[in-house]
Amino acid sequence: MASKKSKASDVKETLNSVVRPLEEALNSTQDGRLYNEILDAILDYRLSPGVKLKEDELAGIFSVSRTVVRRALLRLSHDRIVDIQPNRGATIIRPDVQKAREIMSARRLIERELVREATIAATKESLDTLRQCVEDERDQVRRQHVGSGLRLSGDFHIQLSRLSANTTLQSYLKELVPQTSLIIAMYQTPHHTLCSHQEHFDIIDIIAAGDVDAAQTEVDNHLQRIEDKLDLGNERSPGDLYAAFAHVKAKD
Amino acid sequence: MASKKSKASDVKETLNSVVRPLEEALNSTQDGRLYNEILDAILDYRLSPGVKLKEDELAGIFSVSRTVVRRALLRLSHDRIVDIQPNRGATIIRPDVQKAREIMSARRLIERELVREATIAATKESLDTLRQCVEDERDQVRRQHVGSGLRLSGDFHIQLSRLSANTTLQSYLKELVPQTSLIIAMYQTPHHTLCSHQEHFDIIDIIAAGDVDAAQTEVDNHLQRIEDKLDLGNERSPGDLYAAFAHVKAKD
DNA sequence: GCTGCCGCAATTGTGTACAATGATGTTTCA
DNA sequence: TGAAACATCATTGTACACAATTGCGGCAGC
Repeated sequence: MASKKSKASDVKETLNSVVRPLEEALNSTQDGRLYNEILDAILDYRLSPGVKLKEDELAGIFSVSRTVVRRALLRLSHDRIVDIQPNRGATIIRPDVQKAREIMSARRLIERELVREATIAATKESLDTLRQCVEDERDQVRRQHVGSGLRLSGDFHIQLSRLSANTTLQSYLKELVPQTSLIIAMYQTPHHTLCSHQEHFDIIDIIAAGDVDAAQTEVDNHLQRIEDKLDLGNERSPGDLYAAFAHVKAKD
Repeated sequence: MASKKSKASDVKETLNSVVRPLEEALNSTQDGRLYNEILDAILDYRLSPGVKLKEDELAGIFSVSRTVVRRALLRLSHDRIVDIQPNRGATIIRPDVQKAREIMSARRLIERELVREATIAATKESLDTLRQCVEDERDQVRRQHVGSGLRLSGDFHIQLSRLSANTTLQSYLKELVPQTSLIIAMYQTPHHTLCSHQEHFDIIDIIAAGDVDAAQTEVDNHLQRIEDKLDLGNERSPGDLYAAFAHVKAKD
């Protein structure tokens, strides 16, 4: 690489070679920021199911053009996180009970396989990194950043999946995690000690022991416990208009 | 529904009326056409792995603006069917051997679950529709529309998945099917009797019998046989963009 | 009082111009 | 001759303007 270039060029090259791979495969264009920003907001419960995402508003808030907003929303819609209806805009999805079960079930299916491959591929170093991740998450919560804690909790599952080399299933999980956040937002119960950190540590230990079946079972149970804590029992009766549209503010 | 139409048209209408509502809940805007057109081209082997998809060229071929092309490409990139690199454009992915195995493996995982749910939910009517689909596919091939035959072959797996109500896994399969087409395009061997129609009929029969385990095994083996017929060692060279869309009237 | 129709406002869809970036070919100097 | 710096071109990224569509409120008719 040429070393006689101006400082500016040098910095630029450094940025390109360092930032790019990190910022990475997705899209390091401007809409990536907005995409992640919205995703984070969902993982942190700052954005709730059913919220309408108007293009102009987002463009104003983030000081970008509608073009950029549009791309971000399109990506989110493909992740099944927002629902875009032609000429009617984008809203954050409100998974019904059936859909919620379906998503949790898909998560178990996919995470089971990912944890299988992860257990086989795990090394001491990668597991230590993972432990660090859970510790960070626990500390965040103790500092009462509850929202961030949950986001990091989702991060654990993503990081865990990274132990495997299966980017296909990883990408599916990356869609399912925010969807899970929305489900939790909709159906959480008063006692919502959601992703237990202890359980995460347990999972890591079992993976470290190399027992594939036990690891799969543990993750499966872990996800099942999360689902069980939700209030998915009382489905709304099909004919009940008021229950079905409870989210609509009733007129005075 | 009009009853004077030919049998072939009837089947097509059935397909449309069943497929469309789900398919285009997504986006019935103009880019949907382009998206499907490119997808079809891939399923029909008119577009090969590695082809560069330039925005201006596509805009010219389909007589739309770059805006529309852009949206279609963005959607395709999210499906992991094209790879968009900032400022360097979109190319159709060329899955390496590892990735190919990964995709086929993911397909087995997901189709196993889908066929489980499908077997439970199947009715005589839905299975008859499915049989019709395979017959249609077989007829297409006999009329030497080899390409279309393969596309319909992919359709079978999609239609089969629709017997289940699991739209989440369905959407993943809808990404995996075109990816499989690209894999086949890259690694097919001279004797490429790919998706055997007889095997499809067999699968339907087993589902009709209601034997969940047998159905799962059958589908798994079916997919494994497809993978086994591939030569995951030799790669092919990219094809030509204009040849792929020769049927589209180019504007002067 | 309820229903359907019509016009206006709000919002999204599309096309196009221009800026920014990366690729390519050419020139110059050792 | 070779390689590096530069200029040029091709291609994509972004912004904005305008068209198309939808939803809403008021009004007339039953």
